[in-house]
Amino acid sequence: MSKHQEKREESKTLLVNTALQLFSRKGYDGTSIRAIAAEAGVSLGLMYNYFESKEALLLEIFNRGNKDIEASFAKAADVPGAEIDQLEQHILQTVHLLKEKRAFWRLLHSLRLQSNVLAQVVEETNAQTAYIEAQIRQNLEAAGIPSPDLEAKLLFATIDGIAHHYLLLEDYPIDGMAALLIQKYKSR
Amino acid sequence: MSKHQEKREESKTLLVNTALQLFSRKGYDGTSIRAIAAEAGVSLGLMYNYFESKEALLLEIFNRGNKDIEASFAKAADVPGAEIDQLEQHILQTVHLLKEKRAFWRLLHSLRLQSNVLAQVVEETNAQTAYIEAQIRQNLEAAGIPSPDLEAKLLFATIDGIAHHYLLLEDYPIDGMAALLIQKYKSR
Amino acid sequence: MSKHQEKREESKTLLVNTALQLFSRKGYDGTSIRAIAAEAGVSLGLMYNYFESKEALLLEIFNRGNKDIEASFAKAADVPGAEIDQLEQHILQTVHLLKEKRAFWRLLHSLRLQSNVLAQVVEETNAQTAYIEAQIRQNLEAAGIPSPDLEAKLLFATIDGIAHHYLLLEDYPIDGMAALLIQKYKSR
Amino acid sequence: MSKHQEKREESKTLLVNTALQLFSRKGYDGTSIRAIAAEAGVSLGLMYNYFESKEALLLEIFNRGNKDIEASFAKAADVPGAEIDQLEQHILQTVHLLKEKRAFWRLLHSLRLQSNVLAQVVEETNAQTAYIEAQIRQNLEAAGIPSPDLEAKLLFATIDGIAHHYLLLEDYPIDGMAALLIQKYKSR
DNA sequence: AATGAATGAGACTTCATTCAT
DNA sequence: TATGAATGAAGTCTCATTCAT
Repeated sequence: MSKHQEKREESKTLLVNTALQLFSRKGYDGTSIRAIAAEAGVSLGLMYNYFESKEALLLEIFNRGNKDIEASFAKAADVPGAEIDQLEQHILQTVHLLKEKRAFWRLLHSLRLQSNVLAQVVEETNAQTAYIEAQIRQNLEAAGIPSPDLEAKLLFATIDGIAHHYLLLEDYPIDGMAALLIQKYKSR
Repeated sequence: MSKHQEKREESKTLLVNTALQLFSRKGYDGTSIRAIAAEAGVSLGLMYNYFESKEALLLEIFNRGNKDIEASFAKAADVPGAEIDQLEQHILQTVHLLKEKRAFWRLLHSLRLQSNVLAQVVEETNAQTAYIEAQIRQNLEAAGIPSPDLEAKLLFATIDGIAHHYLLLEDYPIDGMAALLIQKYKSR
Repeated sequence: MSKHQEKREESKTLLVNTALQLFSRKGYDGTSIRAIAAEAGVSLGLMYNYFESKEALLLEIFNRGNKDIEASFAKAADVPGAEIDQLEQHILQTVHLLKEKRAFWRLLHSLRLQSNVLAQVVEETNAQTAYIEAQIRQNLEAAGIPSPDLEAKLLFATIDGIAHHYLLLEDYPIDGMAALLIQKYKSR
Repeated sequence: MSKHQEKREESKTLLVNTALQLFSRKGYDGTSIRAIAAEAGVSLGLMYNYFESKEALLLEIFNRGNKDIEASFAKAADVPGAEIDQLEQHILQTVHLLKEKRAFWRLLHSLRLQSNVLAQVVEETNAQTAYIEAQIRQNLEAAGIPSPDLEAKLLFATIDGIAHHYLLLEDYPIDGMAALLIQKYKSR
C-alpha cells in the first residue's frame, strides 16, 4: 500500500471512528457533518472526499462493525466442543463484543427501529441476525431440546434484551447476567 | 362539556393518534409537523393551538401511553394468586399491551436510546420500568428463587427482548414465546 | 345612543385602551392580537367585529390620541396673553399631555421612524406637527425674535428631545426641564 | 490575512452593511433575513455562517457603529480649547456623525423605545449616552453656568431632538440648526 | 354580538451538500 | 488532497385573519 493510500485510510478511519462516537452519543439525526469534522479536527469538506454522503459514512460504520462481529464469531465458531459449551461461548463472546464495541452496538440498537434511515444497513444486520439465530437453533437441536425454534428465538431475545439494558443503563451487571443465563442452560 | 371543548378534545386526540402512528413508523426526527398535519387532514398550524411544540406533542403521547399502561397493570395487580401465577399474569398482560398498543411501544423502544430528545419522557418511563422490575423481583423472592435480583433482571430483559423482536419483525410468534417463557417458570 | 351602541362603544374603548398599553410596552410588532384579547378579557375574534385589522386598531388609537391632543391645544390656544406667555403655555401644556397620555406618546415616538407600519398615521401626525411648529413660529415672529423659522424648529426640537428622554427614562426631571426652558425664553 | 479570512470579512461586512440599510429603512422587525440576503445578492443561509441569529447581526451592527462613534468623539476630545469651544466642537461633531452614519443613527433612534428587542444593545448605547451627557455637564460647569446638571440635560435633549428631526425628515436644515444652537451658547 | 377553532403565509434557523481556491 | 465559503431545501414555529357555531 502506498504512502498516499495509507494516509487516505488513516483519514477515513479517523472519520469513521469519530462519527461512530458521535452517532452513538447524540444519535444519527442529532449529529451534523460539521460536528463530526470539528471533533475529528479536519475540514468540513474533507468528508466528501471519502464518503459520498452522510448515509454512506453510516454505511461504512456498519460495514466495519459487521466485519468485526463476523470475525469475532467466526473465530469462536472454530472452537470445538459440546453444543452447550458452544452456547456458553456464544454468550460470552457476545458480552465481550458488547463491551469492546459498546458505541457500535448502541448505534445499532438505536437505529434498528428507525426504518427510515436505513433500508440497506438493516438488511445486512438482519441477515447476520438470522444467521446467529440459526446457529443457536442448531445447537439447541443438537442438544436434544424440544421446540428448538422457539427456544432459539427465546435465547436470542434474552441475549438481545440483556444487551439492550446494558447499552441503556450505567452499571448494568452484564457479567452476572451472562453467568446466570449460562447456568440455566447448563443445568438442564 | 361545551361544544368548543368537545371539538378541542377531538382535534387533540386526532393529532396525538396521527403523530403516534407516524412517529412509530418513521421515527420522531423523521416525521415533520407538516406530515402529521397532512396525514390528519388539518392545517399545518393547528398543532400549535394545542401543543407548545413538537416535543410537547411527544410528551402528550407518552403521558397518554403511560396512563394506559398504568391502568392496565393496576387492574392486573388486583388479581390474587400464587407468585408464579402473578408472573404469568404479568407476561400475558405485557403481551396483551404490546399487541393493543403496538405503535406506542415501537415509539418507546425506538426512543429509549436517543438521550437527546427525551430527558423528561425517559424519566417517567424509567420510573415505571423500575417499578415493574421491583415487582418481578418480589414475586421471585416470594417464590423462593435464589438471587432474585439477577433473576428479576433476567426475566425483565427476556420480556424486553421478546417485545423488541415483536416490534421489529413481522410475524413474530409472540404468543408462542410467551407460552414457552411461562412454562419455564412454572416447571421449576 | 341606544343601549346596544353604548355597549359597542364600551367594548371598542376597552380594546383600544388595552392595545395602547400593550403596543406602548411591547411595541406594535411585539404585541399579538391574541395578547390584546387576553389582556382585555375578551375573545380573540371579537376584535374583528370592531376593527378590520390590526392596523385599523392602531389607526383608531391614533385617531383618538390625535383628537385628545387637538382638544388640549385648542383649549390652550383660546387663552389670550403675550406671545411669550403662549410659548410658556404651550410648553406646560405639552408636559401635561405627556404625563397624562404617556403610553400614547411612547407609541407615537416608537413608531415615528418605522415608515413601514404607518403611511397613513404618520401623515396625520406630521400634519399636526407642522401645525404646532407653525404656531410656535408665529409666536416667535410676533415676539420679534430673529430668524423665527429656525428658532421655531429649534424650540420644537428641544421640546421633542425632552419628551423623548422623558419617555425613554425613568425619573426624568421633566418639570425642571420645562421650567428651565421657559426661563430661557422669558429672559430674552 | 488568508484568502479565506479576507472573503469571510468581506461577506460579513456586506451583510452588516446591507442589513443596516434595510433595518434603517424598514425597521428591524420589518426586515426579513430573506430580504437582507436578496438585497446583498447572497443565499438565504449565508448569514448563519457568520452570525448566530438575526439579533446577533443587529448586535454586530451596533458594535461597529459604537466603535465608530467612540473613535470619532475620542479624536474630538483631544482638541484643546475653551469650554464653549468644546461644546461647539461636540455639536459640530455630532452633526458630522449624523450625516456620515445616517442609517445607523436612524436605526438607533428607531430602536431606542423598543425595549423588547434590545436589552444588551441599549445597555451599551446608554452608557455612551451617559458619558456624553457627563462631558457636557463638565463643560457647562467649567464655563460657570448655573444648574449645570439641568443645563446639560437640556442641551443633550436639544441635540437629540435636532438629530431625531433630521433623521425623520427630508431636507432638514441641520447645519442652520447647529449654527443657531452654537450661537446661543456663545452669546451668553 | 360573541366565541375560539382552524387556516396558511411567512418568519427564523439548520444542515447536508457543492465547488472555487 | 484539503479547505471552508456558499447554497437552498426543508424544518419548526408564529400570528393575523376567517368562519362556523
